[in-house]
Amino acid sequence: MNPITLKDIAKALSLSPSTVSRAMKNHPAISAETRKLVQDYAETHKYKPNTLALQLRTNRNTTIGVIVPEIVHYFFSTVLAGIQHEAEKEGYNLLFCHSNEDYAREVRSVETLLDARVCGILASQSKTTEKFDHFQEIIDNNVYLVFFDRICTGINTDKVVVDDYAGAYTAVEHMIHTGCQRIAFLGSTPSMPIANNRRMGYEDALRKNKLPVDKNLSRICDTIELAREIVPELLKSDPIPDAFFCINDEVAAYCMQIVKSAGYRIPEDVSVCGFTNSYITEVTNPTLTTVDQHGFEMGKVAARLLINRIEGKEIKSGVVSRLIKTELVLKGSTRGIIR
Amino acid sequence: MNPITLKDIAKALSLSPSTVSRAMKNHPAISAETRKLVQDYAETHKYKPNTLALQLRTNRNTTIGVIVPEIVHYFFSTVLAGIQHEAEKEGYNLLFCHSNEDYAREVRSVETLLDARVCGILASQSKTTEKFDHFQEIIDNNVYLVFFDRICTGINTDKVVVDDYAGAYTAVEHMIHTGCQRIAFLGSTPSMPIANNRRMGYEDALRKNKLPVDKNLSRICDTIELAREIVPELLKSDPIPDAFFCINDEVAAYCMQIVKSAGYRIPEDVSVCGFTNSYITEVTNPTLTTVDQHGFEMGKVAARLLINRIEGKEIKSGVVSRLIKTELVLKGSTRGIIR
DNA sequence: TTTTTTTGTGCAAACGAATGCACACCATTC
DNA sequence: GAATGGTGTGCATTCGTTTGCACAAAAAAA
Repeated sequence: MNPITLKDIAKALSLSPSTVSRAMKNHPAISAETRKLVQDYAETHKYKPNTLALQLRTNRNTTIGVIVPEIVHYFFSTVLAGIQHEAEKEGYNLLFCHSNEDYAREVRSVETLLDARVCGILASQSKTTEKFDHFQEIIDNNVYLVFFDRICTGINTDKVVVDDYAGAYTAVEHMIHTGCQRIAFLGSTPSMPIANNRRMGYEDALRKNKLPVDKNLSRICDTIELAREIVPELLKSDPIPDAFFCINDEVAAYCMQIVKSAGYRIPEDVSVCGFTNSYITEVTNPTLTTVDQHGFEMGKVAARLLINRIEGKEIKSGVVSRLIKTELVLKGSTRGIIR
Repeated sequence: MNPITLKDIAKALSLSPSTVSRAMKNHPAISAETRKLVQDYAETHKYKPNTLALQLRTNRNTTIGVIVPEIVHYFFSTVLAGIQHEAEKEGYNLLFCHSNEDYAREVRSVETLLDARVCGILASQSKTTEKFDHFQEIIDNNVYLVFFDRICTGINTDKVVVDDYAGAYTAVEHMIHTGCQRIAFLGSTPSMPIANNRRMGYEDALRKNKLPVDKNLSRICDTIELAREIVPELLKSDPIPDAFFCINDEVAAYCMQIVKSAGYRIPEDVSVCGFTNSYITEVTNPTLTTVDQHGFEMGKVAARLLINRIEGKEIKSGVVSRLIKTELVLKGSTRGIIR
């Protein structure tokens, strides 16, 4: 009924558990004869070492906790795939938690992971999180913590982020070079560093190219619902914006729909640029120019960094920050270069 | 340094570990005085029971394993969210594995989960799986197994599936009622029950409405790459298909792009219907009529069923099958009802 | 033959927590 | 003053595995 143990093997072969244990691990002190006997028996009876007992004894385990704020989400699911890829390669398991952008669930997720005695945690903060005690508790429990993408500014620990500033700067500059003059920014809450960095990239690109920074064109608009409200409003201004730089592909795609149904042509009248490079960008009409965030790469790098910490291979004692390069992917919603 | 244990508390208060253990659990044999002493000490020193030790002793744990074939995928990530929701509610943790549509990785995932001694497994099969020994091994190890969506026909165990047949039937009948006569089916490998059931729904809808079942119109076309090849080919037939019923929203969206660039109008000349109801359906032009699979609901039901098995609340001894209702969601890529 | 070395195996403790049983102490009762 | 009962605590074992140490038996050296 229950899985077979070392003791069971020992009893069956009239040996001691210690001998069996050593035989299984090819310990040199065990005779070849005994070794074969034990290993054959283990094989035929499908012996599986009990990981729990092992972990208890060695006080080390190979489970990494992951907290994502959102899972039905192209970027985060891509990051998760990258984490899984790297973790599996290195023999680590993944305990998965989903905060659903909810502070209370994020706190509970941390408790869950600490209770499960994970050896490290990869986390991306929820939008509603404003207190950080739960993250501090991870560190107080001597569990390694690496933030990815939505880092927590209140906690000083390793992190992996996308180069949001450069991504935004490059995208906005591209739109300027193709003749756009009034570029709107549909952003997100400034408390999130990713949103703030993109806004700064956007503004700096305008300034560098001697265009005015109009605060009216810079809005918090990170959901479809907000887009339905804000985009038509911006289209009422005179002159209308000739470009929209959006915080994600979904908002950009909705924005395109609204702009088109208001009678403007894309990209001739209005350019639109998204952020992420998700599936969506290929099925809009026209296809959507976007900034690729390389989520899979980010997941791999974050997992790599955490595992290096766990295994003592990352010797740098201070905080390590890794930057993932972005890439402007030109598609049909922005114009070609104008010379 | 290391987390505090019962023994540590016992030593600090000059008590025995057993007394501390009982005091923590409000055992009646412990005096109120001692109880308070112990609990206060535990509180201030942030004592956390070691789950591993507990699991080892009781031989029960609360971790459920999940195997998904694909994670950067609207439907599966939605199911995962549903599973997570239900599991968290019931105090279970999720060990996450990703087979990436690869048989070898699926086998390894099963090994990983069995090694981790999970109390149950929720799995959806990879496209490339043709042997089922690894799934049988789960059952042989007395671990509960529930399949969801991509069930494994070779293994007789609990399952939760979408009503693919009815979903397809309803969608195809809708297209017929709105005047379509030559409806193409862009399906998937017939070894997958979900694909086969949809094909049967498609064919039965045609027959019921006295339309011919033309094998040339029924193709395996479940990726964007295949769509690029097969859709133009179908558009060369004479007369061209006046509708496409597609295995998923991505293929449907690509199909629309190709049909439009061939000069046909949607839905006036050609109707298109997808399957899933993902974000994509809202950003295509026109929006995409689709069949909602209710992934979140499926995840909840699957987790619920597994947990009931684990906790002995599902008393039915045979195989339990749950069917998730589908729902036709009419958007812009199919015509209105013609009377 | 005796001593030393080698070789193979077993004992016991440890990881952290839970629990049946024994036992010490005090208070009550006859 | 002895028997009884109740109350609070500790001992020892259990889960499955690993590992330092002791020890027995056989082989080699003296």
